[in-house]
Amino acid sequence: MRLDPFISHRSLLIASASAVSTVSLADSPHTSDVAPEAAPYLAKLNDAQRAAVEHGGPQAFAPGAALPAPLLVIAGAGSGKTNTLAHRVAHLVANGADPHRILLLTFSRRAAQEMTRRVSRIAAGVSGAAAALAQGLAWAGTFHGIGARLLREYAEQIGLSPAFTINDREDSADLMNLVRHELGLSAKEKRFPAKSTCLAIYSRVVNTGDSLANVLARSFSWCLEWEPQLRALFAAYVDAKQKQNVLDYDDLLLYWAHMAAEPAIAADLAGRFDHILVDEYQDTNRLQASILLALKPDGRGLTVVGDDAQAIYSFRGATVRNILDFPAQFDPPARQVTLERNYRSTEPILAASNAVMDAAAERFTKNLWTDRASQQRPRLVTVADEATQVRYVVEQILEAREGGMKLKQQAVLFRAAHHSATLEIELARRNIPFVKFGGLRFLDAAHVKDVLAVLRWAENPLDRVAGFRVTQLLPGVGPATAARLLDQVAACTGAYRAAQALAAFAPPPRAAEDWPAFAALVDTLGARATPWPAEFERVRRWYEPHLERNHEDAPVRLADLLQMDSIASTYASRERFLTELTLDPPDATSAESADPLLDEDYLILSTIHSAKGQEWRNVFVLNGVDGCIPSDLGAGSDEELEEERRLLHVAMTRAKEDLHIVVPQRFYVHNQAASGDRHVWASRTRFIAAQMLPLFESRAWPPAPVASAPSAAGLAAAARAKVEIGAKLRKMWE
DNA sequence: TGCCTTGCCATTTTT
DNA sequence: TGGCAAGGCA
Repeated sequence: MRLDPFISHRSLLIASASAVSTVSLADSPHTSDVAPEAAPYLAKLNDAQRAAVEHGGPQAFAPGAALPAPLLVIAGAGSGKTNTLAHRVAHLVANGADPHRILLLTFSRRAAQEMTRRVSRIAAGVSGAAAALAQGLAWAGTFHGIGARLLREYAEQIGLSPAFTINDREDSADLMNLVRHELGLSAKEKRFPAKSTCLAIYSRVVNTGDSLANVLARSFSWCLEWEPQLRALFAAYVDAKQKQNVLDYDDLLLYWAHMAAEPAIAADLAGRFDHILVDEYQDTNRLQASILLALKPDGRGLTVVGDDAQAIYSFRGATVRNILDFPAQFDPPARQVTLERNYRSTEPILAASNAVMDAAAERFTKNLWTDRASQQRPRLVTVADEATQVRYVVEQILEAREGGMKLKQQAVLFRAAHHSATLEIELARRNIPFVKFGGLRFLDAAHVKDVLAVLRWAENPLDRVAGFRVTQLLPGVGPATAARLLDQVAACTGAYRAAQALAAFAPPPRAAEDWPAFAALVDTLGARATPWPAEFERVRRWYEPHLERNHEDAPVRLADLLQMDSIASTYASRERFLTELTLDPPDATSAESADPLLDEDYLILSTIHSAKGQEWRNVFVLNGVDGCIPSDLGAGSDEELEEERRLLHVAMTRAKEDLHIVVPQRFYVHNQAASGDRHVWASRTRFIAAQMLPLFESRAWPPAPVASAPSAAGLAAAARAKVEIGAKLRKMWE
C-alpha cells in the first residue's frame, strides 16, 4: 500500500510546536487588522473571537487578493467556537469572498447543517452577503462526504467508475469476511481475528499512515502473530474492492489524498477553493491533515479550529499532533488565537471540569473562565447500584421538568451505548419520550440492510456483498448458488449485466417460483424504468413477501420500511440516497412506541462521543466509576487513559447549569466469559481525586432516613434483636 | 447444496 | 445475549 501524500508531508508535521506565534487577546484592545467601522454582526464577539473572525483583514478577502495567512483557533469547550467559525465564514462572504469557493469541513453532517444555518442567519443582516448565500454553502460537509462528491466528479480521471458505491462499516466487514474465506484463513487450530477486528486494523493503518507491524504492536497486540496473514488479507481486500467498484470509508480519504497529490489534478482541485475552514481539528487524522496540506501547501486561506482537551477519537486514528504541529508546518508559522472565555457553564461546573484536566499528563490549552456565577456545585451522587442510579436520574429529571425545564434541555450521557439499557426500559415504562444518539444504528437492522442491498446492487451490479445478500433472500438459494450467479454477472458487461445473467441462470428448484418476479425487478432497476423515488416502493413491494417469510415480527419491520419510503422521497436520486445514507446514517434511535421527534418534548440520551459540540441545561453522567470512565478496556496505555480523562472532561463541559455525576457502588458486569454475569464493587472514577472533592457536592441517594432519637427501651430491644439474629445466623452453619 | 441445531466465544467510542 | 462456525440431516 502506498501512502505517498502522507509520507511526503511527515517531516513537516513533526516540526516542533514551540515555534508558534501566539496571540493572546483575552484582555487586549483590538488589533490593527480590525476595520475602523465594524460591521454590526461583529459587535457581539469578544476580542479574541473577533480577532479570529477578522484575521487577514478585509483586503485579503476580495477576489484576486492574496489569501490570508493560515490561522489556528484554539477554542476551549463552550467558548463560542461554532459561532466564531460561522461568523468568519459570513465575514469572508460579506467582504467579497465567493461562497462557492469556500470549503467548510465539519465533523458530522449535523454540524455542517448547523453551521450553514448560522452563517446564513448572520449574513442575513449584511447587504450583498445575504444574496450570495441564498443557496447556502455549496461545499459544507464532512471530510468523507466532500471526498465522495469530489471523487465522483474526478472518477474518470483516476480510473474509478463514477457509479461506485460506498460500503458502510458492516458491508466492509462482510467483504473482509468474504475475502478471508477465499484465502482460507478460517483456520481451525487457532482463531483468526474477527472480521470487525480485521477491518479496524486495516482502517487504522490507512488513517494513521503507520506500518502494519506498529499498529499491531501498539493497538492490537493479541493479533501480532497473524501479521503475514493480515497483510495478505488486506491486499486481497483492496483487490476485491477495486474489482467490485466499491469504496469504503477510508477510501474516500485515501483516494482524495492520492488525487490531491497527483500533479495533473492537484492544481485544478486546489484552485477550486479560496478558503478552507476545518472544525474539530483535534479529531482529524494524519490522512486528513495531508489532504489539507495538499490543497493549501502554503496554508494561505486555511483556518482550523479545535481544542486538544476535547480530543476523543484517537481510536479512529485521530492525533492531537495535528493541531499541535499545525502552526509550525508553515513559513511564517500560522497565527494562533485562543478562546478561553466560556459562555456555557456556571463557574462551579467549570472549576470541576478544569480540575479534571489539571491532572492531565500533557496539556496545551489554558483553563477556561466564565463570569456565570452560581452557588450550585456539580453533584457527585453515590447510589447503591444501577437500578438506584436509574431511579435517581428519572426522579431528578421529572423534578426539573416540574420546575419548568423541558426534557429537551436535559441529557443523560454515558461511556458505552449499552450503559443506558436499564434507563431506557424505565423511561419506556414511565412513558417518558426520549431520543438516543450513538450505539446501534437503524441501518444495522436486517430488513433495512436487505432493501438497501437491492438498491445498491442495482446501482452497482459488481458489488458482491450486496449481490450476496439479495440473492440469498430467495428460498433455496445459499452461498454456493449466489456465488455462481455473481460470477456470471461479473462475466457479462454493460448496464444490464445483472438482468442478463439472471435470465440465463438456471435457478435451484425451490427458487423457481420466485425467480420470474426477481428477474423482472432486476430488469426494471437496471433499466431505470421506474423513476426515483417510486423505485423504492417497487423494491419494498417485491421484498414484503420475503420479509414475512423470514421474520416473525414482519409488521414492525414493515413499518420501518414504510418510514424509509418517505425518507427516500427527500433525495434527488437513487445514487444520492445511497451515498448520503451511508455517509450520514440516521444516528438517533427512539423508544419503539411513538416517534418522539413528533412529540414536542423528549429527553436526550447520548454516548459521550456523540454529545460532542452539544450542550444542555441539566446533564447526568452515568457510571462515574473506574471500569467505566475510564473504561477498563481503555486503561491499557497512558495515552488511552489520557483520552478517557478528556472524555470525562467533554461530558462535564456539556452542562450549562446542573451537572450530576452518578457513582453506583455496585456495578453489573455483563458477559464475563469465565464466570457469567456478575457484580463488582466499583469505586469513584480515578479522574476525580480525593483532593478535588470540595469542588463537588457529594451526597448519597436516597438519603439515609433521619431516625428520631430512640428510647432507652428501644435501644435495649435493638441490642437484644442484634444478638438474637446473630445467633440465628451462626446456627445456620452449625 | 441449503438450512437447522449445537457449541463456542466475546474488547467501547464512529465517519 | 447474540453472532459465528461446524456438523448433521434433508
